[in-house]
Amino acid sequence: MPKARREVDPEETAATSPLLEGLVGYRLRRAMTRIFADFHLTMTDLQLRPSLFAMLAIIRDNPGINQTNLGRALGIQRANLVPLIGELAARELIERRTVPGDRRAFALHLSLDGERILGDAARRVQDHEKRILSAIDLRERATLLSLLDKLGSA
Amino acid sequence: MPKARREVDPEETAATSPLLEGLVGYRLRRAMTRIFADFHLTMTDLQLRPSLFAMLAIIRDNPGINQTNLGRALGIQRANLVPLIGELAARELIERRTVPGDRRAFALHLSLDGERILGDAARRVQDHEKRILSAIDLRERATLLSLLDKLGSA
DNA sequence: TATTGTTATACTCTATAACTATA
DNA sequence: TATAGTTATAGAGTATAACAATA
Repeated sequence: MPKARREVDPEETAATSPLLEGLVGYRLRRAMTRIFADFHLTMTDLQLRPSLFAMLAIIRDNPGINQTNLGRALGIQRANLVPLIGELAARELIERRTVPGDRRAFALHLSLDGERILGDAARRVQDHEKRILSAIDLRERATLLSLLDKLGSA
Repeated sequence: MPKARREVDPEETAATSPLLEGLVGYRLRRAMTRIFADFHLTMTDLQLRPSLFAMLAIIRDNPGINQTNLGRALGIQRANLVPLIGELAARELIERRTVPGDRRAFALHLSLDGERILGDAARRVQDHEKRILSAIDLRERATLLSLLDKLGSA
């Protein structure tokens, strides 16, 4: 039988602020911090940060996309995408193919390794989502997604 | 009368990925990006980033708190808090008072300027929240907050 | 021994301006 | 002129290790 312990310890209870706790933005940020921490643990083996994972997903589902449109899809600026693309290419998860009609652009494609890694990552992400959504049922999940899409859409 | 324009342009329609769009984490991150962009515009005048605003709020509502507990409340590590505290102190928005019983710690308090700035910021943040929540009614807002708190709480 | 604040360091993400080579 | 990719740079957030002063 575990020793009874105080539920509230004045030193352990984290300080709060009514002002902050009333803000959707603040509560959203805290939820995201928890989720990203779990995502990070989930992907440590594969060495895939959120942006790298998202890039692979967009490229797989839009084969031949160029860097400008990939950045546009993810809200990452062209300039900031360059080292990320370089990282994925150096790991041979993607290929930069030349475009016949336009010698400025690259057509991005997953390599076979990229397909495999993304498949593995997708399975892990499903587990991760199941974990973070374990306190929520399917109908609530749908409600949450719909509310999230409405946020900041004015 | 404005010239008719295409609703959908194959070059302008951002690429998507069914895999990504199905993930709560991804949709959450996108919502947060929109919200923080508006927050940033809201606070540009006051030169208050989200962390600085949150620090002022916690200090106001927990006068005398020390840096370790402030960091704990916000999920910011002691080491990373140091320059932020320094910034607020340099702007004379907070005071670091010595603690009678403990010569290692500082008791943090808002200055009069800090109180004023935080009051101004709080009003702006309420407007900001009204803006980002404009597509959502009060009952939905409550639902959203409750769902957010359940996320990652397994 | 443990804790508070601190320094130093490194990595990631983000924002901006400017360049090159093509179109 | 405009666009695709690139380079360079700076700001901001985050993580870790180690230190001095104090408890």
